Amino acid sequence: MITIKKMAELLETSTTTVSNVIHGKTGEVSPAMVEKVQQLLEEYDYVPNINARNLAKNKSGIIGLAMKACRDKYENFIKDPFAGELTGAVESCVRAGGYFTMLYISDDITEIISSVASWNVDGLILHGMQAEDGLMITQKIKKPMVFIDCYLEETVPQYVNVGSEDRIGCYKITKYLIENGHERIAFIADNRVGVDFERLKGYQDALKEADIVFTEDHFIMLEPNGADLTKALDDVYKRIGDFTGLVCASDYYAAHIMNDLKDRGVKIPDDISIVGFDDNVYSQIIRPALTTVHQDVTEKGSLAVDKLLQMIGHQEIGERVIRLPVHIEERNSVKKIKGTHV
Amino acid sequence: MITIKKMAELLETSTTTVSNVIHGKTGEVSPAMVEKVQQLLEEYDYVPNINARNLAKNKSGIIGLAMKACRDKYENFIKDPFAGELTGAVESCVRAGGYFTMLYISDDITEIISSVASWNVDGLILHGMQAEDGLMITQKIKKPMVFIDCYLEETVPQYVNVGSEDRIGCYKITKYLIENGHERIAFIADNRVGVDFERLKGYQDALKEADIVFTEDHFIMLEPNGADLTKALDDVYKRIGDFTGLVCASDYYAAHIMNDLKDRGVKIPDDISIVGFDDNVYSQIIRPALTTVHQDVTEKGSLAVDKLLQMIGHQEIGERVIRLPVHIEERNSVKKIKGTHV
DNA sequence: GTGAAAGCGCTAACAT
DNA sequence: ATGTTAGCGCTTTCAC
Repeated sequence: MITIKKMAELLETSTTTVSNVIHGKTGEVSPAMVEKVQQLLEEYDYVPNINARNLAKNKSGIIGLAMKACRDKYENFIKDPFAGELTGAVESCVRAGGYFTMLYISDDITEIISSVASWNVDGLILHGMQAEDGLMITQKIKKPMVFIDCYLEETVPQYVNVGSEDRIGCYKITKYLIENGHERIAFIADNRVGVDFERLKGYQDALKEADIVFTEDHFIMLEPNGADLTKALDDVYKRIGDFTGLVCASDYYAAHIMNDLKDRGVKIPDDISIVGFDDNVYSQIIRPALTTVHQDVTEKGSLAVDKLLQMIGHQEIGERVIRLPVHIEERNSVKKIKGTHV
Repeated sequence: MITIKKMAELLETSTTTVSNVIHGKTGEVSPAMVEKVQQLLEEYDYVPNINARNLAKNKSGIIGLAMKACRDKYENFIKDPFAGELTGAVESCVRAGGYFTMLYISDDITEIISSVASWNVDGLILHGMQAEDGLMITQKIKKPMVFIDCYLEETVPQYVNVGSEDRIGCYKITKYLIENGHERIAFIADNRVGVDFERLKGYQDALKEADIVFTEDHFIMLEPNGADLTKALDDVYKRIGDFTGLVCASDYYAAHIMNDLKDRGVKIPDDISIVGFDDNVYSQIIRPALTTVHQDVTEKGSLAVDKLLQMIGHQEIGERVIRLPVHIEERNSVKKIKGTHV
């Protein structure tokens, strides 16, 4: 692995000169020298030592992709199609911007913080952060960072976030159910914070608009233990009582619930209608194909990185909190109940 | 961001002393000094500059995860559940080993090579490499590396690989079809190299064993353009003629084909039986649930990293080429044809 | 147009 | 037990 210094020696010139031609500042160097240096570069396959470069320039060239994830939830977090797609989109965009992606996946925010600090990352994409996490990391790390899918405007100073119209999306799809004649509609999620909480609110908005009163037993809280959904699914089956529609906070749950119900002999959408949120592989592959709220994850990742790169370059970033539009992807999991006004 | 030097000044001592207590070499330092240094460490939230450390030690602490992927294939490579799960497993194992994961996803091997060289990574996990890629990267990069799911024993010197029993798996599942009375069985894939080629061979092994002659029209080559499978699916439908069984090289294709056929009114498994390979979300979510060959992707990633870490530590690594065992996951996509000897 | 030299933050061999 | 010093490879200022 040849170094600038070595090449300078070989050519009996200075490191500055070699460095100059490496950086294309050929205006400062005589053509003859340029020629000689370039030959050496070729011959020895020169590759800069990024570590040394970064040390000298006090930057790192690294964009950290930090995801707080309890390994429990889906066994191996990134297995989740959302995380996978997001990771791919981020990496691709980061690379296009001339940076590199370092992955920090952990359920321990302090571990993420110290790793990120050590590497002196130039910027951060953050996912899965709760209020305390967001607060702590912005206090400790003074670097540009953009959150994805968070709702921390009231907690985090200088907050920049790229998310989706979660509330509106869930409002729309609930309204869609209502317009199709449904009145007894349950909402299913495994938590009541962040994105899922917004989706819950959207669902409630639609109910209220239709003068349907929401009571706590409309909300079915899933409590999966690890990757094992069996108990949770059992629970759903017991609780869906005489609902005619199910709004699931994610396609993941919608698909599993649908399969489970089908296995128990429930006809979908004849016996019960189901809708999801995300429009990922789950909703696409399941049958009947799931009517769901479409969000563009790749776009989300790209946009987040774009914004981050702008912040790093001290450019204007426009809107600090973005909610990407979503739309209903109408498929076959909703029954049109007779006698409606639609 | 405080540095060792600064702290040494503040304490009117040497960098060596500070460095020593940072590294827990308290035997070399007086208790009083240890105490004082540790207070400073706390007070100023000292975090080492990894760049500087790496430069001095001529290492990087980075494990590169390099995946050669044409963005075309699934639109955004890592969206593929295999890639996502592998990434998660690798990251987790790398972190546990005290290293960090840097992602290099590109369809251009030379880009991967120069990035990896620049960063002076301590080791590499490689996926999706063809013969020329493997040869080129081992020539240029003199670092420990382990391949995943490659078949390059004849090309790459010092080859270390973690894969699955692709051939045996496909042999087993084809045999399973045969034992269930199938004789006219097609094989479907989108290429004829590497993993899929081995799976094809396994399929052929089973045919031969049953004295069924394989001819070229048993092999249905899929040619998806981008994420759009429509044409390819059309093609499959036209070509499945009077086959009674379909061996797909992946669950991904099996699931899409199954849905497509169902949409066209074909009954599965009554009209035609389908099996896949991977046992991922596709086979689990589809109905009828897909009988497939199970492989453990998380195990694959972990094992690869373990081996890599051993190589970095100059330990004995045992087998250089590993084929993880696979087994048939029997579900409901295969019809037992009457009159068989099973 | 070219070169000398300081410095980025840390490590480690070598004094004292 | 503590301090000095010479790098690691590159950038950059400033002088020639």
